[in-house]
Amino acid sequence: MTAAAKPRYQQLKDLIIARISTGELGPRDRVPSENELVDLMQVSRMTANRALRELNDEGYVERIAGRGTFVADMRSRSHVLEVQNIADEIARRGHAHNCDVLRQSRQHARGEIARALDVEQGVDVFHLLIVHHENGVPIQVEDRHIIADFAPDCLQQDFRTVTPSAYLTAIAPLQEAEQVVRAVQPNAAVRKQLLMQEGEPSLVVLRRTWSQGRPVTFARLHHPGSRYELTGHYTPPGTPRSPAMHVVGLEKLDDEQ
Amino acid sequence: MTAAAKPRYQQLKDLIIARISTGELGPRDRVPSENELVDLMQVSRMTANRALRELNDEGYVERIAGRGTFVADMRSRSHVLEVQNIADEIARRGHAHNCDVLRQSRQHARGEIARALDVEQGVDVFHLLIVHHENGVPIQVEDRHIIADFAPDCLQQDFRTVTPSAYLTAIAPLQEAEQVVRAVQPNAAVRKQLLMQEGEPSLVVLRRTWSQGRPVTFARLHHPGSRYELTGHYTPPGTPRSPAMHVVGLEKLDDEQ
DNA sequence: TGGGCCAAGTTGTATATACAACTTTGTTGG
DNA sequence: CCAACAAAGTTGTATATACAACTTGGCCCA
Repeated sequence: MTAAAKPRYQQLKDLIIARISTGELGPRDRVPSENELVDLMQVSRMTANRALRELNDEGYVERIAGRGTFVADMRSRSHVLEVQNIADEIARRGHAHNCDVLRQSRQHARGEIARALDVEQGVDVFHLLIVHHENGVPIQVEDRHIIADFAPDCLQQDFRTVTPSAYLTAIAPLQEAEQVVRAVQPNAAVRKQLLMQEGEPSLVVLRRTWSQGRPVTFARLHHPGSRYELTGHYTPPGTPRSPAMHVVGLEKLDDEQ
Repeated sequence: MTAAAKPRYQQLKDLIIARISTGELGPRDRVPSENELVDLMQVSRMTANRALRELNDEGYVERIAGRGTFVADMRSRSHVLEVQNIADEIARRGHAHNCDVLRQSRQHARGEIARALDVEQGVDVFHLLIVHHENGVPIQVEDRHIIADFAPDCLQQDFRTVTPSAYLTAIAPLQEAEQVVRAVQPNAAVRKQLLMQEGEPSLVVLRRTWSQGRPVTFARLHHPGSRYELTGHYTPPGTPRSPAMHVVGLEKLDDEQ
């Protein structure tokens, strides 16, 4: 048995997760208290406490001081998508990444850029316009504005070797981020840069990033709908193991009946 | 000072997070060991251990037994999008949700449906086709297949009152999920159901959900690109507080120059 | 009858202690 | 000279104990 090697708090967690997964314990049902686990499972209270506390942190249960521990309501547990740095994503596929820097200039923030970055009109920002390629095929147009104060050496950077995303996380650790994903009709400029067909939709990611409590950068990432997709894989925290799982390949998205 | 009320392990965490946020501690730098924190901060080793362990769980630091604790490399920290149940999402906006059930039937899995659900051709599945409305406006076409064994009473359900997503999480707790988001040209049937204009793109979410180690359901969720977007908000774990933050409104996505 | 108080149970935190497993460094012995 | 061992430092786990804060229920007394 390999289970003997597992620490006791993990054994307790696995036991309770199993009782939740099989339905033996349903939402809002009471989970054994720390002292009950001490008696039932022959562990110290601190060990039982760690097991229940981590299950709470991971969203499996809810703990209320004075009342007890209860199975959490999973109905609102949301599904998650991860949006990676484009260069890392391409590298992870084993493909070659390169890019063209179309613009790298200092500007004054106006209109929606100023609003998105929460600064007054006219504040200095850097403007980057970069086309990213995967194996030579254009796959992303990155249209990014950066508060100038945060990145004084922005104009000296060579963004063909270090992506703006990597550059920014290096100089200003990410604290908070906000994203929006949309499907849109690209305009002529974007369509031309991405070599898109007439009528082909574009997948757009808008992203604002905060550092030290203030917005630092606002990016618009355009992708060709026929050559790019966002993928996400969700496993409950605490058991980030994922069995071998082949990605579903959908030749036909839509059913015609 | 409200800080005095904070537990000591949290004070330790805040201290170290602050040193990371300000750049005083950079990636791969060494963080004080548990025993050093015991001496410096006048806490017990268990308290220092809890602080560092939680920082490790939350991705701030990496701990190596025998070596020490080091600031984590945040470069690969991915941005996250959350995809919610459509009914909850509409309710959260304070709008009214209702839906039409166009199809609720038993079928035999074929082709890509059988592959997506990892079952053999001909296995019994339920097929649901539902149009969701927000304040009377169609916003999602849900095309879902469910392994029949997992939901024997599927045909008796009234999905106008309980969405399939809520129904499924009630009978089979979610263990794992896989998602893909694409921008596509909708076919005629979807475009008609969603009252979309000619040429308007569609945002499609494909989702497979596992329960008890096996795929349970495969859903294709079509949305009108002009009326729907996915939003995500990321804050580091452990500090899920988010300041008041207005959503960026983008009238014009694209710059023409 | 009703209000208040107290006891029991629960979670939350903090400490002291102990041992195991691992890594690095240095030393010692062949 | 080098291999093996020893020592020190680190994280990982487990226990026993203690006190604080909170909730619930019952009991007592006015």
